[in-house]
Amino acid sequence: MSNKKEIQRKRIMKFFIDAAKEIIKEEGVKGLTARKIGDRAGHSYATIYNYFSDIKELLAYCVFDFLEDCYQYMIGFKNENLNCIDQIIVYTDAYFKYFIEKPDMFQLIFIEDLGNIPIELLKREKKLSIGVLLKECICRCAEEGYIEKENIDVIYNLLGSSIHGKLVFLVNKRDVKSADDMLLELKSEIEFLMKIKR
Amino acid sequence: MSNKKEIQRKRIMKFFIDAAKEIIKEEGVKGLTARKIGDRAGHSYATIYNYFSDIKELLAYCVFDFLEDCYQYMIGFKNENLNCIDQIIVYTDAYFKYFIEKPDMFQLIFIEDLGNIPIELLKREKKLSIGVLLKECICRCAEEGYIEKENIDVIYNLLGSSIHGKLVFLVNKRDVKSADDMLLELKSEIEFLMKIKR
DNA sequence: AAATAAAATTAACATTGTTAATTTTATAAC
DNA sequence: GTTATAAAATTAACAATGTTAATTTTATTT
Repeated sequence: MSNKKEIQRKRIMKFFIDAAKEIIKEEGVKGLTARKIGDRAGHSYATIYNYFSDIKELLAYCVFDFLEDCYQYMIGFKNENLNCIDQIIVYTDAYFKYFIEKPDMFQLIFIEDLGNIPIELLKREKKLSIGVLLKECICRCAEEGYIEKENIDVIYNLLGSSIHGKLVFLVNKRDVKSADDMLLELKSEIEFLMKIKR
Repeated sequence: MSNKKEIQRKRIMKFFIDAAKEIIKEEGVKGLTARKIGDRAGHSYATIYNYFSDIKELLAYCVFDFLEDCYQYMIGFKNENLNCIDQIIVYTDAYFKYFIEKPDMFQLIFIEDLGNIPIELLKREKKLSIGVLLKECICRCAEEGYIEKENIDVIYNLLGSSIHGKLVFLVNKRDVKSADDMLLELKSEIEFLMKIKR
């Protein structure tokens, strides 16, 4: 049965993916090698190439799993009692610190070369992604009169790009600013965008 | 004389740096290898290690040269006749397109691992850097009453981070948006920040 | 039970950055 | 100017990498 085969295939793929994820968690992306993955998965390293076109493709699967992890972590910071602006600050703070503590994860999720990621995966990922949480908040800010409805998108884009832009500079050591400095900047950017101090 | 020696030393370093820069321009960062650098510089590849601790250090020198190139390019877009907001848009557009056309350059300048870059270099670079051009404009916008003086910094930070954040997603193919889409976003972000449409 | 297809493994290859050993070149002493 | 010494450059070598080819093992079908 083609179905049975497919289940087996998926299972073995998962062995490799999980092995790779463990190694990445322990040694970072740069510590990952085909041979280590094979060892940890209990197979030969050459077997990997029966399931993935190359290591980049395997890495892409890891990335989507890790993004899912990050999303789950972020959901833990949802707090209905919070004012919408404070909720944005809490999310931003959590997200920023998440990657400051796991710079390798940032490297992997946003920077590492993954070859050609299938566009469907990207679109799927976008729906159940961290961006959604942020957008919810911003929409609430519009409903509660902090910002204009027509500006929801532009503010969302600004904030999202700004967070990742800062993380790039921090993670890749292209700026003298500290993580704390950047977090303060980010907070004042949010307050500025939400008109609080104007 | 130690001086004479130092001149010779600097000269040979430059041979290697220039060779590396040529290779990067032709084949991208990933095409760069110690052996190719040696060949092109007319020396053995092992000689590199008499002048640089490793390839990363050589790469760091290339990065600062390339940043200088980029700065010179940007200066070409300075136009005193332009309204300050339009000048910001022109700069942003030019900068964005520069890296869209040279994604490898973006990779190298902002992302590639350069080991421990001496902090003095970073600080020096910051002064004669692209950021200065942008900041000038934003200050002019404050003088001409488009924005509040007290918001200069926050707007500067937002814009700078946003540009680089978008470039990361584009260059590393983490978004389905096209470069043109992002440029439009960027333009409306600038107009938003400068209150034009409010 | 034998023949065939599929999957997994071992062995091999070409490249890589980096270091050790060796040779060449420059400098200093006489 | 010749010889001893220091410096610099080169060749040779190493260990590690991703990937592929050849071979062996396992599963499937006849």
